[in-house]
Amino acid sequence: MQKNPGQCQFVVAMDSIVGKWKPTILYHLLQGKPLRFNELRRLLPDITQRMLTLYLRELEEEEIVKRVVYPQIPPKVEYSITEYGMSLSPVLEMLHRWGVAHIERKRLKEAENERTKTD
Amino acid sequence: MQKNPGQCQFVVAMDSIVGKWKPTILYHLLQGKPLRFNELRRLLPDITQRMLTLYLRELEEEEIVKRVVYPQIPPKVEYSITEYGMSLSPVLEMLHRWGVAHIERKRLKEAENERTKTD
DNA sequence: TGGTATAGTATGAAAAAAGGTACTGTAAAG
DNA sequence: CTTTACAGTACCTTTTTTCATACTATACCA
Repeated sequence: MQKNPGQCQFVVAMDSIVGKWKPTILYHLLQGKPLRFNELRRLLPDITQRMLTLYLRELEEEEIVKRVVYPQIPPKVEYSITEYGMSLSPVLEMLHRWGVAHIERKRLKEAENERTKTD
Repeated sequence: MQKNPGQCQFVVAMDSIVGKWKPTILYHLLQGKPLRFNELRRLLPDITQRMLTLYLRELEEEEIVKRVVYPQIPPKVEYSITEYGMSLSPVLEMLHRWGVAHIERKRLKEAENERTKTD
C-alpha cells in the first residue's frame, strides 16, 4: 500500500477494523455468542444485506470471523469470532475508551462555549 | 453517524485516525518535533498537497494537531502534535503492534501453504 | 529578468465505498 | 394457496474519497 517502511502497520491493523460497519459487527460478535446472518441484520438495522455479506466475507478471509453453514432448509449460517479475532478485543476496547473520552471532551468544550457566550 | 447506542464510540475514535494518510502523518508528528508543511510532504512522498492540507485541517479541528503560522514571506507554518493528540499515542502503538503481528501471521500461513504444497 | 521556495487553493476527473432494489430456492405456517 | 423466514446474489446508482494539474502571492538569489 505504501513503501514507507516502519509506519504502514497502522494501516494493516486498521484494514481489519475499518469500514463503516466493521466495528459494530465485531462489537456484537465479541460478545462471544455466535450470531446468525439475520440476527446480525437485526442488530445493525441500517446495514444492507449486501454490505453485511461483504464485510462478513472480508472478516472471514482474515480469519477474524468464522462462518459455519448448517445444511438445512431454510438455511442456517452462524458467524462467530475466532480465537485470533479475539486478539482484536483489547485493541477495540482501547479505541472505544478513547472514543468515549473524545466525545466527552467535545461535549465539555461545547458546554464551555455556550457558557462564555451567554455571559 | 449511527444511532445504535454503546457501540459507535469505535467509530468516533477511528474517525480521528482513519484516512489513507492520517496514521502516517500522526506517526511523524508523534516523534515530537514540529514539522513544516513541506517537511511533511517530503516525509510522505506520495501524498498530494491537497490531501495533506485536508488531513491537517481535520486533525487541527479535532485539536489533535496544532497549526502555527509565522507571518513571514515566504510563508512558514509549523504543525505539531497537541498534548491531547499525544493521548492517541498508546492507541496507535497498539494498532501498530497488532498490525505487525497480523503481517507476521500472514507470512507464516503463506509459508506453511507453500511447504505443504511442495510436499 | 528569470527561477526557486513557501503554503497553500481551485477545478475537474477518476476510483473506491456504500447503498437500493429486485431476485433466488426451499420449507413450514396459516 | 399465499406468506414468511432464511441467507444470500445480481445489477445498478449514489456518495465519498482520492488524484492530477494548474494556479496564487511574495521574497530572495543569481
